[in-house]
Amino acid sequence: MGKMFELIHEDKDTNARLGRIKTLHGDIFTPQFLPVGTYAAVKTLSFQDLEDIGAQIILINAYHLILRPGIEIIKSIGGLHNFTGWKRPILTDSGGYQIFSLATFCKVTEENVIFKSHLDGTTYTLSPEDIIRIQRDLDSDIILPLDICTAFPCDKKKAEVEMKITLNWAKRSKEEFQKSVKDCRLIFGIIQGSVYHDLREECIEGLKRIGFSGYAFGGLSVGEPTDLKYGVLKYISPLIPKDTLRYLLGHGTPQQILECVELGIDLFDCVIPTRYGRNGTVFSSEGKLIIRDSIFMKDLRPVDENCNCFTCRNFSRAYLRHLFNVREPLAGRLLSLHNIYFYIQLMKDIQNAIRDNRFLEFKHKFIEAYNKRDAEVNF
RNA sequence: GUGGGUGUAGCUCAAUCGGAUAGAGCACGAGACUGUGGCUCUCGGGGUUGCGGGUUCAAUCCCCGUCACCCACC
Repeated sequence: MGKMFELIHEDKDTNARLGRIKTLHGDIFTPQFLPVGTYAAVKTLSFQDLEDIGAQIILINAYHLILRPGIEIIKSIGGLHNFTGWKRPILTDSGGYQIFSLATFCKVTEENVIFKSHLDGTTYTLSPEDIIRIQRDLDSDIILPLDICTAFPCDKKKAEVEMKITLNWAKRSKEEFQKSVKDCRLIFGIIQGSVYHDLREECIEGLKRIGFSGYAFGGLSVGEPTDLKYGVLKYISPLIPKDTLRYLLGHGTPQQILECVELGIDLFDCVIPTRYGRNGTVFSSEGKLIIRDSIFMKDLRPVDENCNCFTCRNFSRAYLRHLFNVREPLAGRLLSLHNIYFYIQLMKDIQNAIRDNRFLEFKHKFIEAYNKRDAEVNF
């Protein structure tokens, strides 16, 4: 098996880089954004929509599929690609985050994690090895090991204990991966350690000794102040080998993505475009719009004059506002469609800018235009 | 025409024996949402208590008149 991540180009002014991931289900150009499809579905969108938009990979959540319909069913069908019809790569989240945030009961030992379903209270006992096999059975292209998502705030002692369990689980996950998962799949390590730089560094060193195709930054945006978050990111990003992937879990806004690409981060997933879409907030090149706001009542312009998505080509702000306010399901769909398109287009633009060594210029222009509306409103 | 009933926020309704700045839900307005409950939360603007008198220290509440609507009976 050849190398699955290829670094194509590094920006001359920043740490931003252009790369390509090769998988059984096609290539992924980075920096890239993963729409989130919790229940093997990106809410309100079809896979045809996602292909048309140009999404290259989606995230699907193991935790939710363990609960419903159950892994055995998907395994017997032949995995998620067979089950869903989505032909492109899939990254599965291990469920670590959900077990600790959604489960009504959760007990962690060195050996495994015991939790109760947030849906019906059923008790599950899963080891890190189980979680790897589950993702293999799901036919995942990129696998994440079980980890402990450390809450904020967290004292250093506890953060260290949780980081060390995560590290131990990573080692066992890699061993299970080598034993039972076919080639041509990737597994990432997950970095914990809260806001403590030395713990983060210790975690990374441990993960590097185990060896992964990529390193995911976990336990961020869990309530910590933004300066602490960027402090961690700036500190740890250079510690990740250049020939491996850097993945920021659960981020972010368009501005955050630009800031993080500049630090050398390659992959992002986030519920923001779809959740905001369903809740009536849309992104545009001139900033965020809350579509239900009364100023759009008679506004016949599209959400974004510069956008070529299906929604912007066919619908006005006035009509979208109406659909949202009367709770037509179509509203959530059209707004989600636009938001995902906006994010995917942003990633394409970022890739092109890096290729041409003009990432900084692109970033500054984008941010300036993006903040324009806020500046006008505040004035 | 007679008798009875009801009038409080845009809507549906609260408000103890007559007691302090007349409340709530929905609607409306403005925000929030970061490895997803199409969930939810936060904040805000809103009132001459139909109108006019009276009693009282004090009236959404009691009394009189009047208007509107509803019901029943001629």
